[in-house]
Amino acid sequence: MTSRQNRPRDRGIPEATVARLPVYLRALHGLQDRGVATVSSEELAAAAGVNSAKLRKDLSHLGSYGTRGVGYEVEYLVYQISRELGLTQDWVVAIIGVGNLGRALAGYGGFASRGFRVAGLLDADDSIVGQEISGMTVGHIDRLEDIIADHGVSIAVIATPAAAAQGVCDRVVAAGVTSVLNFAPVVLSVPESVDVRKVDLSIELQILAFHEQRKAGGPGDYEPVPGGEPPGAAHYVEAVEA
Amino acid sequence: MTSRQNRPRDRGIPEATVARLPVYLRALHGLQDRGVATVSSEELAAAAGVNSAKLRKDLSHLGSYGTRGVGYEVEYLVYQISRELGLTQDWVVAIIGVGNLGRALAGYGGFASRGFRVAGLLDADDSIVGQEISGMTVGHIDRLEDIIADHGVSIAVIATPAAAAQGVCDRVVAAGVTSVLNFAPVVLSVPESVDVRKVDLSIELQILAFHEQRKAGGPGDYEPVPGGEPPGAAHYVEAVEA
DNA sequence: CAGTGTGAAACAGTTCACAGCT
DNA sequence: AGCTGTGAACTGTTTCACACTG
Repeated sequence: MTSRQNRPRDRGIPEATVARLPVYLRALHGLQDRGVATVSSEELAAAAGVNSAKLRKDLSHLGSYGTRGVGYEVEYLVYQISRELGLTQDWVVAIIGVGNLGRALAGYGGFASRGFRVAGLLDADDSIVGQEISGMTVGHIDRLEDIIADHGVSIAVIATPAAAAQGVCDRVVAAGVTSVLNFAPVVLSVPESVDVRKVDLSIELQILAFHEQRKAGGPGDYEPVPGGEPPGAAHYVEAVEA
Repeated sequence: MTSRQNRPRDRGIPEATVARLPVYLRALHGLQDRGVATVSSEELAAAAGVNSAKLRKDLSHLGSYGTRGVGYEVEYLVYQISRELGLTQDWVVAIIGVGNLGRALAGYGGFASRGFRVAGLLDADDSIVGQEISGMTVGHIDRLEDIIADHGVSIAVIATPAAAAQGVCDRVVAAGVTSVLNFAPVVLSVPESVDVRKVDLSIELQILAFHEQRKAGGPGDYEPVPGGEPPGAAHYVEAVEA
């Protein structure tokens, strides 16, 4: 059931569209930096790596922000997409788990530039607590509930080892967090009201491996996988310079 | 009706199914570690965070590997999924860009345990080249083509700053790599024969923000966006650090 | 029986192609 | 003339529900 609301524009934006809006936004920022004022669906689509029909359909879910015969005004579209995504307000984030990955996240410029403010870096390891990372001091995980309450954290980023993730998740949810970005390779269980998105490095690699395997074997009738043959030796690719 | 008992003739496993197989595989490994020998679709689905109908349909694309009235033999299913994904062979990976993220990837245990062997860590920065990371010495990006050829790298992981990513991508593709996992926040262009998957941290956060925003403003509520909309004032920076 | 495997229905997302606006 | 916006056709995915089997 989608909660229908009475808004000027129909507010049921398809999930697939939502997932692409950030990509469009980035492409638009690129155009903005190059001083481009107006862009056609064809051009923007190319910059975003989709086809133009899809782009137009996606944008049409936000409203009619283009001009027929002309295209879209870059600045205006940036604003509309930002607003739709909720990026015109700041979101407060806590990063839990300050290993290699947590560090990478803490230093990731893409957060701050999109209105995500990191309110705390937390870890359970005493040798990490107190360290200065990207201008922030790592706090002890004991302070999790305080940090969430004091700073109004609404999004938690979990970058702990797998074994710790569910426990941390339960705590952040109990403390009022309603969105979780999970980097730990586990399926988190949460109440229905909480959104979880997961990023799993090894899953992405496995999906690539599947397709890679398929390429290696030709269009024959037989099983593509021989059994123990190491890949790589016989690879060639058509030239790709540009 | 299927032509034979096992292994459907049907070459095409749906993409959505492929994307879930690694999740099932992980759940199965968990069961294996706990000594579970047999599992029903209901139980496995719960462990993987999907519903049982979807799981059964997914598995049915690989063949009839279950026993009616009983369930699936864990070990056998692990093997079948691994084989389908191409994990019964080793894949050689190179990681390009050894900033925070590259370091996290280099140390990520999930790679080695799934048959992904990291053949090289490469960076352009002389202060990073030569460093020892997770038991490997960081090589200079100049050696990219050598490493790819010598080790038979078929998957490249790009963890460079955005500005460097396309150039690196062109080089790995020219050197014979046919699968790329891209962490840089850019749309890479590659020949059709090359697979690219991208992981974008800030996009995931933006998707969460969208849903978060929707929760916050209840039905009939107005959004907390102020009227002032000076589109020129927004100053977004596209810099990503690595 | 209990639980898989699967047609068929329902739903979601993409692509087509063109009407209609500037 | 050119390009957006969108119904309609199409393709892919999920869910349902039950026949079938060990």
